[in-house]
Parts: sequence; C-alpha cells; structure tokens
Amino acid sequence: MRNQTNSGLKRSAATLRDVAEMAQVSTSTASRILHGGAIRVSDDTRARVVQAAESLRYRPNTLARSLRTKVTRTVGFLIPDIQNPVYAQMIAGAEEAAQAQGYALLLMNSSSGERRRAFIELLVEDRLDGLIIADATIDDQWIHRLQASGRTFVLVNRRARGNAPYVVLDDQGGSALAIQHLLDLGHRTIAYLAGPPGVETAEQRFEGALKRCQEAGLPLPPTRVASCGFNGEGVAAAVDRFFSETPEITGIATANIVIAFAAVQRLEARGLRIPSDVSVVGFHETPMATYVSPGVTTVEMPLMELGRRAMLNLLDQIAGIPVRNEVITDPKPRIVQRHSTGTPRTS
Amino acid sequence: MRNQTNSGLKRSAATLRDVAEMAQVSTSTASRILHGGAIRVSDDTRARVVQAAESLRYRPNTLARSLRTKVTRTVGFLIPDIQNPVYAQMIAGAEEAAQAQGYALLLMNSSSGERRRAFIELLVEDRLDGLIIADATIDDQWIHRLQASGRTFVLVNRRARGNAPYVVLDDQGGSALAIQHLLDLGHRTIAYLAGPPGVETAEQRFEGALKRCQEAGLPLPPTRVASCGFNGEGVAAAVDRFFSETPEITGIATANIVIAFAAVQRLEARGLRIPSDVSVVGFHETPMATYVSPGVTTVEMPLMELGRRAMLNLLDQIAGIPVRNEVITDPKPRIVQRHSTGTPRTS
DNA sequence: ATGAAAGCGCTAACAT
DNA sequence: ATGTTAGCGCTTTCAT
Repeated sequence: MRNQTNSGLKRSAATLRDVAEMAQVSTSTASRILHGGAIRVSDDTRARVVQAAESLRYRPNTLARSLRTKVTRTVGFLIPDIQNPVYAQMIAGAEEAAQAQGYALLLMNSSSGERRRAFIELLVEDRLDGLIIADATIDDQWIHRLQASGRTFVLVNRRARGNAPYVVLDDQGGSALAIQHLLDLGHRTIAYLAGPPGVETAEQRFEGALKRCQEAGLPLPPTRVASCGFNGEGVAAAVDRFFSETPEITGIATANIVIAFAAVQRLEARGLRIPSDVSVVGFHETPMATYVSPGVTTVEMPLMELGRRAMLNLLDQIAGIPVRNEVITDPKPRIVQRHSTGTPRTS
Repeated sequence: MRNQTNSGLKRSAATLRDVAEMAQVSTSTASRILHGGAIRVSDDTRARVVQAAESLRYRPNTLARSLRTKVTRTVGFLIPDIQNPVYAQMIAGAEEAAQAQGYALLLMNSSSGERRRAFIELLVEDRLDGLIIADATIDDQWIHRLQASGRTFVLVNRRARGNAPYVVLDDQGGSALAIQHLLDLGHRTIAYLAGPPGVETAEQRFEGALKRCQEAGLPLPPTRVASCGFNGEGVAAAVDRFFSETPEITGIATANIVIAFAAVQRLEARGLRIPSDVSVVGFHETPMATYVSPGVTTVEMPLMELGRRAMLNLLDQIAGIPVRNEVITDPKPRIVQRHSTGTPRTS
C-alpha cells in the first residue's frame, strides 16, 4: 500500500535511527548532535554523525518531534477574506516578526463553514503553537471556547467579551482624521458610509467620525449615515439615498477604501464631479487607490505594524511572557492626499 | 515550565487513554469506536465510550494520529503574493474541492527567503499530504528537488523541466482573444504590454497575442512590445516609449489586469482619452476592474476552475490515482466588455 | 562523552 | 466483540 505517485515510488525518508546506525552511535547521541547546539561530544563522533546525516539526506520528522516536545514553532493567521488588501499588509508585518524568532506562519481562510472551524480548533490544539485571529465575523462564543480550552491566541482589530488578548488600531482616531480633513477643506455638510453593523472596527470608525463632527458643532444625522459591506456592497443605494434626501452634501467619509471606490463610481454615475461637486475620503491604503480615477484620498493606517505587534504579542504569550492588550498608535494615521477631495462647491 | 498565558493554566487535554479508562475498555476499542465508522461493538460499550469522550471533552491528537498513519488530510497552497486577486480566485476553487473530500487547506506565502523554502520542504515532508504550487518565480531546481524526494505536488499556471505534474490555463488562447477583440473593433496598430521576462504565463500570453497578430497579417514589432511587472511596475515608462516611437497606436493589450490599470492611468496622464484615443484590454478579471474609470475591458479566465482542477489533480495523486497534466479550456476565456475599449480613432 | 530506556498519543496487526 | 502488543520518529531523563 505504498503511496504511488506518477513520479515513482516514495522512498521512505531516512530516520534518526538510520543516521545513528550508520554513524555507530545511539539515537540519543545523534539527536543531541543534530538538534542541540552546545553539547559536549568528541569531535570525532560529531563528524561521523553529521556526515551520516548528510549522506542519508536526513530530515527530522517534525511531527514526531512536535509530538514529543509539544512545540511546533508554527503559528497560524486566520483571515476572513484573502482578497482584501488590508490583510496582505498585516500578514507582511506578522510574517517578518515570526521569521525573526524562527517561527513559521501558516495562513488560513476562515470564511466558510462549521467544518473548517472544527479543523482550526484541532489544528491549534496541537499543530500550531498559537493563532492570530483577524476575523471580526467570528462569533464571540467560538473565541470563548478557544480561550476556555486554554489555547494561545490573539485577536486583531477586534475585541471579544471576556479578557481575550487583542491588538487593535486607533480606528476612532483615524476616522476622526478623515472628518478633520474634510473639515479643513471647508466641508460642512458631510455624510458617512459606515461598514457593516455589529463589526467592531466599523463601529469604532463611525464613532470617531461622529465624535469629530460633534466636536466641530456639526450634526451627522441618520439621514447622512448608511451601512454597507466592506466590499462595497450597498454603496450605490446608500449614495442614492443620501442625495435624494440631502442634496447639499459636499463631502463623504467612508469606513474603508473599497467603500470609497464604490462611492466615487456611483457619484460619477450620477453625474457628480469629484472633487468639485463632492469629496470622498477612504480609510486604509492600497496601491489600487492610485488606479481609480480620480486617485482616492485616504487615511493610511499602520497595518503592517498592527500585524507585527499582534505577532509579537502572540510570541510573548507562547514564551510565557505576560502580555498587555494594545492600541497601536505609533505610526499615526495620516492622510494620503490624492484627487478625490477638495474644497466644497459653493453653490 | 508549564505554558503560562494570561488566561491561566493550560489544562492538558484528555487523551484516548483517559477515555478508555473511564469507559473501562482498552484504548484500541476506544479508538475504533471514536474513529472508525462501521465496526462491530456492543451498543453498551459504544455508548460508554462515546459518553466518556464527551464528558472528558476528548479531542484526538492529530499529531500522534498522523505520525502513526502517515496521513494528515491537509494540503498546502503556495502563493507568491497574497495581494494578487488572481490567487484569491484560485484558492476559492481549490478550497471547495478540498473540502468536498474532507481535506483542509493551508495557505503559505512563499515570497521571501531560503529559510521559508526550507520550512516548506519540511512541512510537505510530514505535515502535509501534498502541495499546490502556484508560484512561477520558484526556480526549477527547487521543484526538482521536491520531486526527486518523492513529494506529492502539482504546479499551477506553470510548468517545470522534467515531468512535474501541472495544470495550466489556455493563456495563449485567452491572449489571442484579447487581440481578436481589438481587431474586431477595427484596430490595426496594436501594442502589447507583456509581463516579466522568464515567467511562463507571461510568455504564453505574449505568444498568443503575437500569433493572433501574425495570423491577421499584422506586425507586432519590438517597438510595440514592452515587459513590465505584474504589479504594474514599469508600465508608465513603457507607455511613454510606445507613444514616442509609434504615436499611431490605437489599441493596447496587456498581460494582466493590473498592467491594464496602470496603462489606463498613464494614458490619461498623457492626455489621451480612453477609449476614444486609445483602447486598453486587460487579462484576468477582478471586481476592481469596475472601479477604475473607465471600467476596464478584460479577458476573464477560468481561475476558479484552475484552482479546482489543481486540487483534484493533487488529491488524485494522494489517492494513488494516475493523473494527467491538464490545460484548462472549459469555461472558455471570454471578453468582459467595459468602457476601456472601442473603435479606433480615425485620424 | 555516550547509551539505555521510557514515552509523547495514537492506530492496527494479531490474538482471543 | 474486545484486548494485547508493537511501534510511528523523536527527545530526554537517568545511568555509566
């Protein structure tokens, strides 16, 4: 019952025992030499073992090793939507941090299904040392179960009931900055395209926008707020509603950049000029923002740093170092000015 | 030295042995009942075991199981750039196929470093049953080593020297279709923005474009061909060169959609109108294409199907079923007409 | 400096 | 129908 592939038979790989036999030592000695760093062995034995390992092309079986040591030096990153450029940046940051400490990073698409959920639970039970969860749509209850069973993980860009460790961005501050940008340009009748209800980042961003408006003595009434999907779903309808109810709107802030793209598109479809008729500001940065015409002004958030810090938090937990929840504020949110925002029309 | 997290101590999980003891049976019996389907056990024992497992919240240790069985029911998908929407679609197709057969899919970012390369080799050695490699930048030599060591894998959208199994698209056909579209509109002076040199898909696409031009009796001279990155790098310079050398160009075909985005942007920056002055056609489809203004006409390729078939190929290999290399032609490439292409200017 | 032996948690022949 | 036993490949006391 050997595993037959079209490339021929799979020679079973050399084991530590093979190496030990060839080098005429015990497996323990071989293990020590191949694995450990500064143990005392005679130069002679060491040479023999190393040579045997090489000539047999020995690769340790990580499964066996992990079973024994309970350590995999591998962590997972759970994302809901690979297509979203936001995650790519976070992953880049996390990857760097993981690699620096000799950890490998595995990506998992959590999107669909109870079945995958179960797999992940198993995985994190013994095939991963820890998990970064960047999926705001996963229910609190699941998180809870994970924590109750003593698993090591960190939430990114979300919190959960209880005391689950998390690392988040200053979504409120970033969103306030978007509003401030419109304010600085002279806009007074502003609308806000919010993300999906019940998603924490979306709510934080709305909160930040709302507060900044209020501080400026400007209202942001329900007629000028609409929910839509982070993928741009529902934006067209929302824009239509805004302008049928409040044609005086001159500036629109959004909960994410794809929403901004969709808004620009819909506004143009309605015959409005950007930015001379209406200004639009996005949230998060992506190279795509330059291709949309006109280039979309956006709030750049420190997503790489978010990924990095999340990984650091996780690795600290794994190492038994106490961690604190964090709000990343360091590379501060900043406006990337392109051509979708300008002074309001004066009509 | 217990693993101390900020959430408290990690209770070590219940093992099969715990369950067996509680149910007063041997571990083999417990294993059979919990794992297998149709083995014969008395209703009574079965009930006792199942109940014990439940009350102890028993979860099998997959590491131990895999060590024993040499099977992980997990496969990997190697991608060079998570940001590229092309992979998202392939992954969706692969995921579906994997799930249907009870396999889990792990994603790996292969981009950087020899170190990661080594990790992947180890991983595929015992933590994965197989690997889908969708990374055209990985060198043939590495592929070779993988194959020489008897690993199970399939290449996607690329081939390699030797007889490494692969699944590819009809890149030539798709690209020919792009040219045909321009031809049908009446374009006669066409330029081609090719992908990076040495990348097979890029070369196939160029080949297809070139052939279709030749068949139509039209030249596609070096002055109207330029290489650029799949991420749009070098496009601006290429467009500039095209129009300084051959201002008569009316249509541009591209090796991928991001290149098309960048081309549209540069053309507009040069004061050319799209499509009235110049038509641009992309390759591959993404929702982003609708946000770019004007919406970009593109050749939609069956990327999901590609992912699906690659996974099927891999799972067949794992099951010991002989596989054949494939060129996916079934959902045929098709033009998605938007607003970046039209009849050529008549000047 | 090196080896013997135990065992991580599981499955599967081989009994009975 | 159920139990006994061996062992996957590795690390790690504990001896010597």
